[in-house]
Amino acid sequence: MTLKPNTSPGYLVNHLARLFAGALQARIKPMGLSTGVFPVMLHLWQKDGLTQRDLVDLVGVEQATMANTLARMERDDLILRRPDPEDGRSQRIWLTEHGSGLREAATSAAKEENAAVLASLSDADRAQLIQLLRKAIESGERHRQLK
Amino acid sequence: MTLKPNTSPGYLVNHLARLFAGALQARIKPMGLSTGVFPVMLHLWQKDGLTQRDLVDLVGVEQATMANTLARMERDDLILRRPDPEDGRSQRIWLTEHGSGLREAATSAAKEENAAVLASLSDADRAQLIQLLRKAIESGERHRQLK
DNA sequence: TTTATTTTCATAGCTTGCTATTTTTACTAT
DNA sequence: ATAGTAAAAATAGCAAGCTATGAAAATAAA
Repeated sequence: MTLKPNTSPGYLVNHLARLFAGALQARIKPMGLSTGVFPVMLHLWQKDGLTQRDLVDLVGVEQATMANTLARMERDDLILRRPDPEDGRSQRIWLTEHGSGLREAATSAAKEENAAVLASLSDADRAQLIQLLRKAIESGERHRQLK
Repeated sequence: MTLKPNTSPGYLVNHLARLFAGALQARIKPMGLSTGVFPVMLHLWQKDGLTQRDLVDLVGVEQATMANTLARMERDDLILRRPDPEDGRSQRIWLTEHGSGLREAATSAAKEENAAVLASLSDADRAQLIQLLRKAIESGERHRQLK
């Protein structure tokens, strides 16, 4: 059997991810946020003063990716990095006033946009999709670990 | 209600897409292929001599993305671009011997890897996931169109 | 205590995606 | 025939991901 792009889960997931990213970007760019930054902000809005290491574990990207993302965030006045008094290697990440203030607008925009992308799915389908994505991630993560 | 990363479909899809990409990359890199190149090769293995425009429509990335991807593919001896005799603006994309020869190994590696990522899902779940991803893409595509 | 290892972060260099702009050619209308 | 528009591709510049490598600080072992 031939490998058809539109039946390959990898291909489909990539396509959908770009749709979500595009939709989110359109909504949050006007407020100075972007897709890579967004998940970091979500965690910092819940609790800041975390180390870069903490954020790497929470967000699930590579350490180098996070370092670059944080550098851009600092440049754009979303966060500031202050040395950890306990550990000379670490820096603690704090939201700026400005970054902190974006919470309401940004999260509701994201919720709206997420909903809009999946608008023509039934509630049941949407719930099922989320469930299956979680299972798939768990499966893929397991596979990744023991490679 | 707060927006939790691990219940947000956008977040989950992005995470899963990175898992698929990482797994695929690991398998096809030794043969000189990469994730961005792969979908283009899939279409060219079916039929080459297409224009860049054709590939943009088939693969679903932006024209500029495709132009860059094709430039890398030419550099890496996967394809060559020859002027269209009919239309002075277009170039036709042809597989090289080398690119053409990778078909078997690459497609079976991709199929295996796709399967491995979703290994711990039941057959039913896997089928359902693909079905829902298709629906979601259709929904997202519709939303994108009329923005 | 000194040496070796581990941990944290930064940096270099690449790919893959995007938007916006430019260049060239073809098509359409006047 | 000439001007204006549309279409194909290239290029510039950025974001966000990756691997690999390096530097500094902390911890463990000798």
